[in-house]
Amino acid sequence: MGASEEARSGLSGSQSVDRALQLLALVGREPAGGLPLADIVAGSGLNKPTARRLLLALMRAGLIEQEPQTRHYCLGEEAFVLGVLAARRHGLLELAMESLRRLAAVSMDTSFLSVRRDNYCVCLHREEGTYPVRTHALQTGDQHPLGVGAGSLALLAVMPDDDVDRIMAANAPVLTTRYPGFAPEVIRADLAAARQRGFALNPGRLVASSWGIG
Amino acid sequence: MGASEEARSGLSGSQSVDRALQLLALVGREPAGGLPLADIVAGSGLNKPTARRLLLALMRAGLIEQEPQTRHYCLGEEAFVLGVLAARRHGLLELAMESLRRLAAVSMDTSFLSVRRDNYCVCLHREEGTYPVRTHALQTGDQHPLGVGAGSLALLAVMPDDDVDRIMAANAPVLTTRYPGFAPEVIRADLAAARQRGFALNPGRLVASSWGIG
DNA sequence: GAATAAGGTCCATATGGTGGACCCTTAGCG
DNA sequence: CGCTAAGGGTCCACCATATGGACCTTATTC
Repeated sequence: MGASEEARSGLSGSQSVDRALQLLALVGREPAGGLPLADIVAGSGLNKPTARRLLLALMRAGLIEQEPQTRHYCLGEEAFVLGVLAARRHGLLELAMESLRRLAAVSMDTSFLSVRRDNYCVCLHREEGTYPVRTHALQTGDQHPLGVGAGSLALLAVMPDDDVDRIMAANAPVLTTRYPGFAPEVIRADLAAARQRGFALNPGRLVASSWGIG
Repeated sequence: MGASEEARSGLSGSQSVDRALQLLALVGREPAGGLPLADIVAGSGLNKPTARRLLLALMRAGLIEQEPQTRHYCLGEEAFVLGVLAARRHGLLELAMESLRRLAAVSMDTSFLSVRRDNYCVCLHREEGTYPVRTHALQTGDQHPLGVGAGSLALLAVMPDDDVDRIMAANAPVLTTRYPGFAPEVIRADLAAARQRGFALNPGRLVASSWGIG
């Protein structure tokens, strides 16, 4: 396999499924607009026919849909239903909801529930505060690399050092490309500060992180 | 392929992915307890090593998790997250929520939001009513074949006849096996009645079906 | 209307997936 | 306490399946 520059340590045993699910995650990351085929090809490292075939399989299952107009690929209805089904087990949303609401009420500011997902931090829910000014735009479903944003930083802060190193290394390219203000050193400094203080602070805005499990 | 008794019309082009997603759906159907490997093997028609390999792939992606104690397979955290992400597009829950709440308030009874999923009907949400007696136990995530239950019946009623025929045929085995009270003829009669009346009624309980999209 | 680019498809090849047979671990029983 | 049974997990030779280069088709640009 000439095109694969990744030196996989242990072979998976079912490459195509892994790839398909990788595509699913890729599409999931993207905001609601959906992703054109070319971007998917670029983002996944696969080539066109392969990506397309896998996408077709995902579409057959309803996990992904293709916008007829733009031909963009986006998450399908089945993904939503599956999430609801999974929510029974992983009902952390319901669990965390209450403390989140309290938090929003006390602080009068908007509070967020975020979880780690791979090397990223996903906002699962936002509870609006009563304070009249609500500018910062972390919407439900938005994702940033771990360490970018206070909640995200807090998640990073409670992780073992080697994990932190691994994640930082993995995110380095993305950070330099899309988050010019968040050089690795900056995040490391923030991280140290957060650990010392016991909570994460982001100059410009404060976000309380509620880590449901912990 | 000797074991496959299903005469697939058009070949998919990516069998293994299809199978994996079939497994995902299978596990998703099941209530929170999870499914042992044997049941998955039986329910999918695959054989053990194949099923296991696909499950491993799904677990690698976090869509499925394996209960360490019981070794049962169940939906993973990633499935939940994916659902939240998909909710942005398919925010029918939010849309329908309001009318659902109104409905619950007016009727004082519990209202349900259900959607069709393949040949089944999934309850996505239940809005509790104020009426003191709340016995019937349709929980969020519960599934019944289309036609079983009022909401489910309503969904069936608005579908074209040939679709109805196809679904009834597909569900026939399950109906006879697990829903002795719901013979195909019974459902057909209920269906006719529902269409004539314009709404679906289930002797014993009344459930309003809110079909977000329609 | 030609040129460009993006989406989509075909098909020979060999890689990755398949499933029969086997082993290991845990639960039930004489 | 050792034996049997049942279920979960793994191995490996075979070949069916996924792969990706090349090609075609449809929208968009100038």
